[in-house]
Amino acid sequence: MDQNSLPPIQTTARDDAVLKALVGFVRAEALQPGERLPTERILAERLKVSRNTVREALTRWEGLGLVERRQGSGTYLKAAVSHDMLHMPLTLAGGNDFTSLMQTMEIRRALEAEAAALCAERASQADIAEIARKLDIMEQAFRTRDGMSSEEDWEFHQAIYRASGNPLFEQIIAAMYELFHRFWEHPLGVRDFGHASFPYHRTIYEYIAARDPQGARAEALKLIATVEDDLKRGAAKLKLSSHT
Amino acid sequence: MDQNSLPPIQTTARDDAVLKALVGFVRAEALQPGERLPTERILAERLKVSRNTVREALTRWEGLGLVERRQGSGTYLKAAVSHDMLHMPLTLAGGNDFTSLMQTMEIRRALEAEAAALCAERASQADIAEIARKLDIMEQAFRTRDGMSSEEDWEFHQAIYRASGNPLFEQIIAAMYELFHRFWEHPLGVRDFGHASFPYHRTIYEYIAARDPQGARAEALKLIATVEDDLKRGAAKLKLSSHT
DNA sequence: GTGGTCCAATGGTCCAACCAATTTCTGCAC
DNA sequence: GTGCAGAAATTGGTTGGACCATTGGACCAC
Repeated sequence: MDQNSLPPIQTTARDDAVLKALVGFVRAEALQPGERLPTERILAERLKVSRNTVREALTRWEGLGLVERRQGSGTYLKAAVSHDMLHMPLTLAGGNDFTSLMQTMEIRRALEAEAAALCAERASQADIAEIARKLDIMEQAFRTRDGMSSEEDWEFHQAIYRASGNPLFEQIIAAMYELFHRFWEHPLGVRDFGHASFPYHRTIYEYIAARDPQGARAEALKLIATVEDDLKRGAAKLKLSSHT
Repeated sequence: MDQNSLPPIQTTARDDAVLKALVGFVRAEALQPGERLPTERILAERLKVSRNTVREALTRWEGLGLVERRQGSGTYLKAAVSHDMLHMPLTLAGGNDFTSLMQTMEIRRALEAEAAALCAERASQADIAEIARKLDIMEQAFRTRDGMSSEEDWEFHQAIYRASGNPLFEQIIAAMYELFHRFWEHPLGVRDFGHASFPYHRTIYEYIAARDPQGARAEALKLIATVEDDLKRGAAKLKLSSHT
């Protein structure tokens, strides 16, 4: 039913038509985020267009954060898609200096607090169990690797965003997370980064499990505050060392 | 952090490299928005990459609204580019259904609360005076036009975002505001929309003037809550009327 | 099991054309 | 010279085919 709904549109806007057809396919197959969609070669054959056209279309979606491509593996859905989506690409100038990093942290503080509160209101028992699982993994990684647990830390937060029932939280924060990483790829010696925020992960979880939105919001604010403090200390140290 | 101690090796990042080179070109030539940049064929030749790769890179920029392509004419710069830009593509599922509207409102709730709190911390006396001025204008418009003060209302909020010292708040919320308007231009019979939120504008201002971040945050949350309630009532009414 | 090697699948890149829209130039009529 | 229609060049859009790099599973020796 999916491929047959491909009309003989032959004019321009080929790749746009490809995306429309893909939306139909995702809907028909009820694909969930994380699942793999057909290979580029299959799509090209089924839609009767060149593989390059398929690639251009997928490049658009990739740029919008809707899919993720993994060479040798496939193309995976990253978010829910529908026929009436609104794309709002925000491009903000300046990104590598400390000021803009702090500005993004303030945005994250706002979203993190609200996501935690919504999560406390709405999370299902399964959601809470999943968060608890991520928390355990993170705490174990923290102990065995002496504080190096950023990957597990991130997954814990993602679980909260997902349980908030609002996919926008994960989308927005994920975009900022990328910037965050870009900034921190330069070594700069804040080795104990994240140590201070560690205990708040469990307290946030406890407030969520206790269905206390206000408490969860307050704990999330405290957590981000510790991260911001770490960043400020790191920046100060960096400035100091660069003076020598 | 942990990943940074590992080799973030990346053998293939061609199109990304193309974009970097393009940023350098735009900088070197001091290209302004509206000007045309080199042909795809020329770029491919100069950068020693395939034209396909150039196209993928340009497709990315086009998706981000940085560039506009006109077949037969050329590719034109649409916005200023710099080497450190933060791309935050947001895609909001559906604009016409109630669910996605509520999701954007939750994002706004998060940002509004944080902006109010930051504003209470940082606003200068001039900022506060400006907010007070917008508040007066809004209240007067509200009284003389019997609640139709959405434009003045919006300007009041914008003044707060600006005084927060973080331009991201205004940019993000402004983008959402545009979507909001585009899809809700149909009045949908919530005529007294915004009535309930009216008194909170002054209380928010008072907390800001009193330098009370917590209070300002709480009042902002209340304000958005009333707006959400209005929306829910409106949606319920709409659903009811569509049943007849 | 463990650790390799091999191999098929898949995204990434390249090439050399051709198509379609646009712009520019040419040449003729006046 | 002017004006304008049509040809020609330019430029983004599409095609098909080829090869490379990475991934992940199958298979095998130990």
